[in-house]
Amino acid sequence: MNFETSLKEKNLKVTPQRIAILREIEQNGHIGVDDIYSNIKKDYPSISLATVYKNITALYEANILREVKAPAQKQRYELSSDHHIHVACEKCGKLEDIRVDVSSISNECAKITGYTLYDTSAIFIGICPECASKTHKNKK
Amino acid sequence: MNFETSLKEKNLKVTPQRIAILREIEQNGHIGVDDIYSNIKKDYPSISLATVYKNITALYEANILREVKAPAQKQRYELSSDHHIHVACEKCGKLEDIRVDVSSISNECAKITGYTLYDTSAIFIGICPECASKTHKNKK
DNA sequence: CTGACTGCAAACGTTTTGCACGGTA
DNA sequence: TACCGTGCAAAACGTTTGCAGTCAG
Repeated sequence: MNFETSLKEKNLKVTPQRIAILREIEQNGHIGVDDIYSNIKKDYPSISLATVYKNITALYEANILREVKAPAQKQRYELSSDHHIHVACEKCGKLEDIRVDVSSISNECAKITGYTLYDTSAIFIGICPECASKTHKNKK
Repeated sequence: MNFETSLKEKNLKVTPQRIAILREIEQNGHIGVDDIYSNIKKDYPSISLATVYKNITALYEANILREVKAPAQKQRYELSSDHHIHVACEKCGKLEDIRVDVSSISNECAKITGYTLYDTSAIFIGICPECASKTHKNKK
């Protein structure tokens, strides 16, 4: 995928910082602002946190990024081109992508509510297999 | 539903502030902290914002409340006894409850990932009928 | 009576803003 | 060259914390 093209399409200038941010998000999937910042800082020591924030806002408004809000976790971001839903482990905080079709439910909701729905933020919360095997639940 | 009972079950003391918070959330459904605070302040001018925060945290940890995180909106809370998913209007920020069955997808995700899933945070994003009729969309 | 809860104020971390400089188109 | 984007520092914001006093059990 070509970031430069999508930036230009939205009349956003192509700067090394933006490319770095997008590449970071592309590689890590759902990632928080501070992680983006500290990861990029390795290659780009001069980048400022304010720039990361400003760009994330800009990219979000340009619909290049989307927010991922999981309960009990701070905000993360992912490429909006990458459609999927999530499962979150409540124990370890891990977040995983799953590609399942939610259009049937989406259509049902649209029918019920009259809304025009074009996006989905779905997160299933539970315990991942690793945490489940570690936690030997004795209580009923 | 009796709030006192559920509080006592979790070894939380029954205080007028907690009852007020719970009643507020019960009435308004998904509501943000400041709205809870300012609404309660009408009847309880002495309540402090810190108390609201502390109680929301306590109630959340006691599983009496759940978080609702919609993209581009601040955190809200609702009673966790009240299971449903949401549709959000991106134009006016309205959030509505819908009661549809997501267990098929949940089960599918559980099968794929191996997770034990016990909760769902699903929000469909779109445009509500009112905003749609205001915005005369010419584009297909 | 005792520990839990409240309210206040101060502290904290995160996000936003203003401004001068620098880089893209 | 014109303007958008960057980086810095300060400000704003939401949330958390410490503490002394109060109240529920």
